[in-house]
Amino acid sequence: MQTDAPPDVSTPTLARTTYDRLRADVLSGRWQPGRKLLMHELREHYQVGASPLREALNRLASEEWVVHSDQRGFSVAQATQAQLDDLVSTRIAVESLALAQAFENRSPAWEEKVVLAFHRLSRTPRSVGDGDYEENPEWERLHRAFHVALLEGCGSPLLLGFCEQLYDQAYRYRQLAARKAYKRRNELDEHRAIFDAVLGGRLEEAQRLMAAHYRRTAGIFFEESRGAASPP
Amino acid sequence: MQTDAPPDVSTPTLARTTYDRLRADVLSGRWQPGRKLLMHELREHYQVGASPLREALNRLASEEWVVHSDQRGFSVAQATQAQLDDLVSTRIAVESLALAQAFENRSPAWEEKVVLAFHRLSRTPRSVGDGDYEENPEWERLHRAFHVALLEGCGSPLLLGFCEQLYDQAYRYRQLAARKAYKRRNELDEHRAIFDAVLGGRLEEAQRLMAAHYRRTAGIFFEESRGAASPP
DNA sequence: ATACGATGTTTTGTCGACAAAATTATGCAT
DNA sequence: ATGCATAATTTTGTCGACAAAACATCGTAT
Repeated sequence: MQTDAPPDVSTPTLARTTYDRLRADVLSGRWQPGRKLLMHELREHYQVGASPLREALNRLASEEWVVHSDQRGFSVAQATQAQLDDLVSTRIAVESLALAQAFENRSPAWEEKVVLAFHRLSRTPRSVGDGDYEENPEWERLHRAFHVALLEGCGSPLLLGFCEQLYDQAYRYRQLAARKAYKRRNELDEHRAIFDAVLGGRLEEAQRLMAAHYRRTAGIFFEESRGAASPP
Repeated sequence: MQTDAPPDVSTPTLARTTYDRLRADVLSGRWQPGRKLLMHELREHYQVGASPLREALNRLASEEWVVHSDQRGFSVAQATQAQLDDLVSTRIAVESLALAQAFENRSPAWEEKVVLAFHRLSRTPRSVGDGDYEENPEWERLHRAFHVALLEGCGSPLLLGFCEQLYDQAYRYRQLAARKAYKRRNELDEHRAIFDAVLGGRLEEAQRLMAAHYRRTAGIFFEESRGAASPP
């Protein structure tokens, strides 16, 4: 692992910040699936020229967050039930694989990362307010970090990259459903159960719990998405 | 499956064609790993303005064919032995998974696609010339199609997408090694063996053969890459 | 000689303007 | 009214120019 030279963190390029903001807005559902993304609209909203926007959109397009049609511009990728079904089962299959490899490569360093990630997650509230659900960015960060920590033990950057792609896609569906899902489940207990199984070295149980964890999220989206599909 | 309306195939946008060409040149090793990509150099080479180039490069960057550093431009992604090792083992794991799912979903339609893809591949010469090796684009196309046909039976667009990413990365390493690899192996026999195992319904044998197929390619690259790593 | 800082050159990132394509609106014939 | 060709408008894609940052060069002081 080689540490990068500090490349002037003070001046992130406009294209990069626009990419980050646009990506966050697509993942959080601020730009709805299927919605057309007009250039002048985006330029106005993000207060930025056409060139950085185009670069950002092209990156998002190749990551399939937005879809691009020649001479016809960009629009937000659709979110269909079929895609979600595929996402859930692929995620279960691929992450089970990664977890199995992590078990094979089991090391104290990995276990300690997992312990730490779980500890931090468990001390952070799911929602920021007391009343209705309001996303807590810190929780989101730590939640992602926990799942990544579990899987990074697999030792394969490529496989881990796939898992992260899958996580981010799932995150989007979670955001699109959101709201109603809050308070219906006790996510901390689910995470603790997975955590215990992993630390206890019980692979199959951990895989089973993870699968259930993912399927539950999908079920919630399913309830919400009655007629939410956008027409062509 | 819905057929797209014909969206003016006559006028592919400049950004797209530049993307295609640049991608092909990176995958084929025409732009060497680690090489810095100067804008004016590329502009001159591809006879195109800065904007389409930038869009193409951004797409390639998010697909990790090139790497981008803010204010410091683009360069071709490195190709290291460690990455290749990861690639091979991940590919074996993920494609074994996909193949297993394809066996579960086994259908006559899938089998027919596989038969057809193998037939076409078997009738096409590996090299175009008679003497030294010279890439045959048709063979490359059909070779990719054969591998995709095997795996698309898994029924998961996401998983198949991962497999294609892995295939394309492997293709790049193959191109970087190339030349010497020709005539040393009889690839048609390897493909036929896999084909027979798949059609015969012998999953584990098919997986084993695929794994060997991939490992052999990696071994060849290894031989070639003595001291080929580019310094920072 | 070597390290450091100032100066000049190259390279990148961004903007605004223009041309080509697509989309919408309009008018005309049936 | 309805369908179709045509015109007006919007929207996208591309280019050239400019400013800022990184990089190379040279001179100076220790």
